[in-house]
Amino acid sequence: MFLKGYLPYRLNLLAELTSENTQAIYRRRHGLTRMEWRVLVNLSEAPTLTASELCERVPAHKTKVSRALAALETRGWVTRRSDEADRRFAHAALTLKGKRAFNRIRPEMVAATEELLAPLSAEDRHKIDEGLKVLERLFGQD
Amino acid sequence: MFLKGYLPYRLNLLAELTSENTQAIYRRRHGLTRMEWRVLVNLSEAPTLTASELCERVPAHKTKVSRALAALETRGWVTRRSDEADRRFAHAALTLKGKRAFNRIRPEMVAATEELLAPLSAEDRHKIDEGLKVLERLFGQD
DNA sequence: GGATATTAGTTGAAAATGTAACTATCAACG
DNA sequence: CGTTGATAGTTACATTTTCAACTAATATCC
Repeated sequence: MFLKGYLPYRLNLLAELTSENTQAIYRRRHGLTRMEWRVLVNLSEAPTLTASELCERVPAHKTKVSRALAALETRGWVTRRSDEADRRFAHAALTLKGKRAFNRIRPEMVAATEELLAPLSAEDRHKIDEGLKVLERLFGQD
Repeated sequence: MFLKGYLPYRLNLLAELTSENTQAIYRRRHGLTRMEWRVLVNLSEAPTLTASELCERVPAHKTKVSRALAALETRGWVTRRSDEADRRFAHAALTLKGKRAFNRIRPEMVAATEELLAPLSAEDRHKIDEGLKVLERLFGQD
């Protein structure tokens, strides 16, 4: 079997399976796309971010970030202020409403993941972490 | 930082990063979608498969498999023959052209992945494998 | 200073995906 | 038989994603 040992396939499959549970939360329950959710998380971790910074951090193509920001702005969870010195930049930040929303959604996401991983021993979790860390180092994501 | 330690995010990000190289091969170079590529691989590993069997093996929803099969058939890489005994089933198989195509693409994919993983020691690779195996067991994918 | 090139971000059209409804075939039970 | 229900697969429509072109602002270099 070719695929079973093929790293990109294994990672993609596991990513999809893992996301099944959590997707239901941000999608169906809170009406967010994955990109909106990721942008929301990243904005929760910095006072303000430009679209370009978000592209790096999410990471994602600028069109996806642009549309996610527009959607979050429409929803009133994000505001954007164009930079005084260089008006090409727009600094996005969560509104109070956005912060509150994130604080509602985040624990649900954590709980769903915890439930998923519940059957695993500490040793198993450590193995997962070690494996992923190797890959993260490879991609300079650590 | 919430995301950095969050498993679904870590997996998705690594899957995306890993796929960047290989995607360029089946997409740009050979004009296949990811689903068409996956269906192609699975068909290369069995004489014939029905759409339902492919749904399980890929794994993917039946609409995606249906469309991937239709595209591969149009391209002349796949033929379908409806089952004599139960005409609801259609057995898909690679044509000679399809097999040749797969035999061209596969080594390119393997090479791209090898290149990606080249910097890693045997020990690192083992760690990755161990971690992924834990998750695969969790999802019953082993 | 003014033409040219870069950069940040948005928009529009085409491709891909997800969801649900649909067709066609077979099974089960009266 | 014939009605009802299940199953295999396709099609239709709405949403997302992708790719390329675009606008607006700044930087560069003569």
